[in-house]
Amino acid sequence: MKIVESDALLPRHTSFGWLIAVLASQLESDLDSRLREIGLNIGSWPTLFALWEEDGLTQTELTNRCHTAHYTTTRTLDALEKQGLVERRPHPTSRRSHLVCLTARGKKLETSATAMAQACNEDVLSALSAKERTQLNTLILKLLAE
Amino acid sequence: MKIVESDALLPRHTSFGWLIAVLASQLESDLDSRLREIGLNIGSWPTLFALWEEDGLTQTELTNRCHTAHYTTTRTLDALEKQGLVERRPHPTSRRSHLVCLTARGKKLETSATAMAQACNEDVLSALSAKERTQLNTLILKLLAE
DNA sequence: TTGATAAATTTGCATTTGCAAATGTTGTAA
DNA sequence: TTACAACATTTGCAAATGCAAATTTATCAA
Repeated sequence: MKIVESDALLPRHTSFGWLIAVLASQLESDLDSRLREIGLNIGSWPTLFALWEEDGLTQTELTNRCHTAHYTTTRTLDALEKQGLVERRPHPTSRRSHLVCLTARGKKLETSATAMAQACNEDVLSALSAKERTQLNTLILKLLAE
Repeated sequence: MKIVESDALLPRHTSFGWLIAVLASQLESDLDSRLREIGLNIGSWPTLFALWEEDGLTQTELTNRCHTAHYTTTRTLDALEKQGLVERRPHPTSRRSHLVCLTARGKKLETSATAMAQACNEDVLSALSAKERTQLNTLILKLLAE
């Protein structure tokens, strides 16, 4: 026996996955359009982000940290190299992997790019109080912890 | 003057946008692989979801509810029509729009498909208590309310 | 050693996506 | 009534993405 019969509009707006998908796509397109102002785009963002965090990673390491496919990493790096933002250097101990390193120009972008990302986050989070933000972050981290 | 100098690994894992992106892509690929078991995929999911919620929508209405591009709607419907799950019927008052309607087969899929989506949500939310889930939902809805 | 298996990266090809323009339809102001 | 702008949808073509196979190098067991 169904308890709630009415309100056919409810389901989608209470589906957690749907809400997250909408939120994510908003954040993504917002950041993308900002990044384009400085010649970047959302595709290269995770890679650069990871490298600013730790330079000289291997491609597989980048693949893991960016949660993308290996061939995506290859192509993203091709593009970033063409833009002169990173370069592939030989790995000191293994000839089958590369070390991906930021160039001076690549390093220089960190400040403006991360400022943009923070602005995006700020924008979407502005609806919440400081306390609520902490709460939200804790909950999300819990979800991802598994 | 910088206060926090150390801990270079922090930024990405505390970037709200990044966390949401990771979470969203997890949920998406999880649901996609489940849907494929019944001949669907993540691409047609929002459209079907919207139609199960309210049948006989116009394509523009679908576009808005699914947060996609108009040409994506066109193509998704092409695919769904080919699968015999929806059909485009003439609009009663305007010859330039269509009414998109579920076929019997399309309607029949609702039960199994939404069960799959719920299972995905359940899986990822299993880390949280009932109280925490409500909290999280409230916060996310607040973000999307703007 | 050598041959087989696995790892790191790249590439060819097919599918999907996105942009911009095209098509057909409606509203509206002169 | 007739131009002209706005709408709803589709389509051609270029760029991005995904899969499966290829390439090169490393490991390991016989």
